[in-house]
Amino acid sequence: MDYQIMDDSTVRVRCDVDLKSTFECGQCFRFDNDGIGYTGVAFGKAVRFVQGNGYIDICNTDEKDATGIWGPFLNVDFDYSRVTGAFPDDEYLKQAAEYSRGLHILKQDVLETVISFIISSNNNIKRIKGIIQRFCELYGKPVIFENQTLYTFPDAEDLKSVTFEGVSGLRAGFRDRYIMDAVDRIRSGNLNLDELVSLPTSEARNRLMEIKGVGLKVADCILLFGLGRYEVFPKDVWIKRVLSEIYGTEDDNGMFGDYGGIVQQYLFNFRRNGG
DNA sequence: CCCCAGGAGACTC
DNA sequence: GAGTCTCATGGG
Repeated sequence: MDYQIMDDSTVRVRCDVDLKSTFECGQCFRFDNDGIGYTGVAFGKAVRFVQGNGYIDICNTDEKDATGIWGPFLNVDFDYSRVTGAFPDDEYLKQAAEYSRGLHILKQDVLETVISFIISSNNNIKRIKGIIQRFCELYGKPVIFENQTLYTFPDAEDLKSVTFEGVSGLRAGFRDRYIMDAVDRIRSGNLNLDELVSLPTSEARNRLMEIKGVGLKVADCILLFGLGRYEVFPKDVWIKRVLSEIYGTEDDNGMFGDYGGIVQQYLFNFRRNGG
């Protein structure tokens, strides 16, 4: 992929990423539009992505992180044109894909997706963001970006200081004990997130579902957004509506193939925004 | 007052 | 194995 150094803290990458659809489609809860670009913290570093015509400017970074962290995070190398090409007669999917043009599946940190999607259960995106923000302020590390204090998502080391008293102050509701169960399993070694990378999808899913508060839907979101399993098709309330209203079925049953998860994001994004 | 939110667990049958 | 209830919080 084509990276170009613009100045001492900005690297430009040529790609078809659309930041708005990518960061406002409910896959990621830690990046917001600040009027200049989409700013947030991931992998312990603050960054701002600025939309260009056929490129993204990655700000507050260097060449090493741009190519090693942020390019992969934005999934700039993935060719999305082949995703919907296999379904030329699906008019609704064609509309959804057009509406979602430039929507990339982010390659997020696995621990962050585990905690975030536990919090997402029976919840709305606005409140999910607030709970995650408070979790990061409480247990993450401060990062200064343009005179603003942002916070990292807690890493494995930070999890050692997590207590139930702290978690129950996040206003997460009934999810507090689920968050705590995930933290306990991860820091005790009962669940090794690094190990999931090498497991087949069904086995990784089963391991994730041992966590209290992780059912099929949450596990599938972790698999898709954290572990890059693009064939996985998470079924939430919005997608169930699409399956029922458009396709006349309850179960996708793998009908969208190896990149079903990306199709799922197109459909979710389109339907949730009125399509 | 109601219903809903990127669901899951416990319980019943 | 399929229904039903409940769970805590905030927005519309």
